[in-house]
Amino acid sequence: MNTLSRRERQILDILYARERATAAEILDSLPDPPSYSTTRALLRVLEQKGHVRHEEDGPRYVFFPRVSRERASVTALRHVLKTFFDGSAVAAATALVDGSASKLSAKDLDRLEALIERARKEGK
Amino acid sequence: MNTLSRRERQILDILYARERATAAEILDSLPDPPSYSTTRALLRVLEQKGHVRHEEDGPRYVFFPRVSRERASVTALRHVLKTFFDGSAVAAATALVDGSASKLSAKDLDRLEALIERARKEGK
DNA sequence: TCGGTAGTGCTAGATTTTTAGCATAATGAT
DNA sequence: ATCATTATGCTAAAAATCTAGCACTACCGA
Repeated sequence: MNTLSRRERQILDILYARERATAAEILDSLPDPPSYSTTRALLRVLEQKGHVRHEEDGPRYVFFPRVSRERASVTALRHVLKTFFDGSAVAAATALVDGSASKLSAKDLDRLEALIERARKEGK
Repeated sequence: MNTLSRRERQILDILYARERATAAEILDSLPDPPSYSTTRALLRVLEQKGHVRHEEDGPRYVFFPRVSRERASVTALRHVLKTFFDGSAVAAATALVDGSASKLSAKDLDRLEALIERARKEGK
């Protein structure tokens, strides 16, 4: 169940990034886009495999992941930690704070610091 | 070039996690492992596509990614940011610090705080 | 009401991926 | 020196993925 193909992965990522989307919207976001018909076929497969569900919005379907963004993000972060940072969350956080993966504002740093303070209190 | 298949992705992730590995070692780490022969065929494809290189270590080959772990980790983090955190590094860092993706020690928190201090100085 | 537009489902073929088998070369221990 | 072991390279077939086409239905504007 957990073994997604290339296109399936792409589509699921789009769904997580947008929370929910129609087939047409997904097609717009797909790199190297196939036909509309193909997009829907892929969605059908994803649905059948249990990764995706849909609701009806008038005449069309709106698709969204079965697993919450929250839970999926934890899995994704764990995987990145394991693959690139020897499992170390601090190393990953370091890359986020001063690495080239992002750019943090002063306000961002404040918020992060407050967060650390809180974690420290909870920890002891 | 950037479009990895399922197995290719698995193998590359193993190589990033271990830095370098022989075909046999990779096979050991592969989920739902295929035959040794298959593993080597996949490595040949990866090499031919330019994702992987090898050096000779006596009689055998040692494989490693062409793109540095450092650079690949930035790409991976950016992708996670974009997919699950609306591009916000702070949101991702939050998940790392107090989320269930990891567990930070007091010492970890100290280090992270020092880092933030430094980023703040550099920022202004 | 009628025709065009925008949806869906199903199916089948092309392409890519994944797989194992077999031939061959080097190594190392007895 | 020989033989088992452990590599590699190549090839072809099975399996999975990816793709588009076609038939059909619902809705909307003229």
